[in-house]
Amino acid sequence: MNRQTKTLQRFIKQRSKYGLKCSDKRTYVVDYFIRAGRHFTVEELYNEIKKRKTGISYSTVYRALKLLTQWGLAGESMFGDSVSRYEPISRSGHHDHLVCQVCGKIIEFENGKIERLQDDVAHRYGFDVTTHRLELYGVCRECRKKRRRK
Amino acid sequence: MNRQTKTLQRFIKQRSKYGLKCSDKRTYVVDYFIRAGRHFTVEELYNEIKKRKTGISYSTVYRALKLLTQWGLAGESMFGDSVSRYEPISRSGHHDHLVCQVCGKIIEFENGKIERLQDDVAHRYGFDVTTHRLELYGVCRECRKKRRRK
DNA sequence: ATTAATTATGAAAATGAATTGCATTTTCAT
DNA sequence: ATGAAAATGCAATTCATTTTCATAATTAAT
Repeated sequence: MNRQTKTLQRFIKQRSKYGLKCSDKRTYVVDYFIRAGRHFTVEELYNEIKKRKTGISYSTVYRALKLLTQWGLAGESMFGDSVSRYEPISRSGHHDHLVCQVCGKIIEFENGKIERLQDDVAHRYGFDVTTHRLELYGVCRECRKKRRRK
Repeated sequence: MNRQTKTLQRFIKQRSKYGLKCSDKRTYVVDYFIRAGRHFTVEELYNEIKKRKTGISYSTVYRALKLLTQWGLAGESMFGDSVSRYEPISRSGHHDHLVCQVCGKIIEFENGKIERLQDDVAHRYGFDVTTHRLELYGVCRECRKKRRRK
């Protein structure tokens, strides 16, 4: 069973736990989002779905993503442009982001060493860290190549 | 000469470089902001200034902070609540933030080791890093103490 | 299958912060 | 003092997010 399916199952569990009903539309949105397994703004997801299935409104997409976020099945981040981006969370662990400033590509990574150093720093200042956010902005390999050609 | 004064001087230099005029009001805002040496939302700074000096509008405060940001004399960050916060930048180096989720206190720190590890990770993915953002969210010592008392 | 109770939906309106337009005022080099 | 350029205040806009509300769909119970 792959990651996506697991997340879908968790969604169904949460759903019954919270006593929600799940319409075809919400199911479609959640399914599409989780299977895609990447980042979306509400608008991006809405537009992609609109191409394939009509009659799903912006509100429905918005609400689906919000619900998933509340239930810990989606992560919400803002990469400096005041637009929220959502991603399905299939693994238990936290991860950080590499963002290409040219093409907008987003890569996830995890690094235990960095996390340990973060805790060290925090404790030095008397903080207990509950969560963190780390984003590295730069230019990806492909965009560097394209640039050189110009 | 302390840090604040240096930043003020840089402000004056930039100002003449860009051929701007500086009204009493903008001077007051910039001066207040730089001397305070901490984070403000536009609204917070506006409200603080309003107490001391009447007749300075929100727009003026907003534009002053924007200008400083453009000139590299202020840093702009959003700590997860979709409100921009500005801070005077007096040192050359980049720094990261510790944010207390209880009282909102913001502490700055720098850590070369973490930055080096970040570069390592980025290169592993073929990225050239131009900048980054690291925020640690948690509870500060004071807030932990207060909690225990309850 | 019908019903009743609850939840989901779409479209429009409301919100909230950031930003801009414009008429007026202030600055500053001359 | 003067005039060109910049700054100001206020209102109006923008833009993503969030909520409202009347209607439709879903689910559990009969």
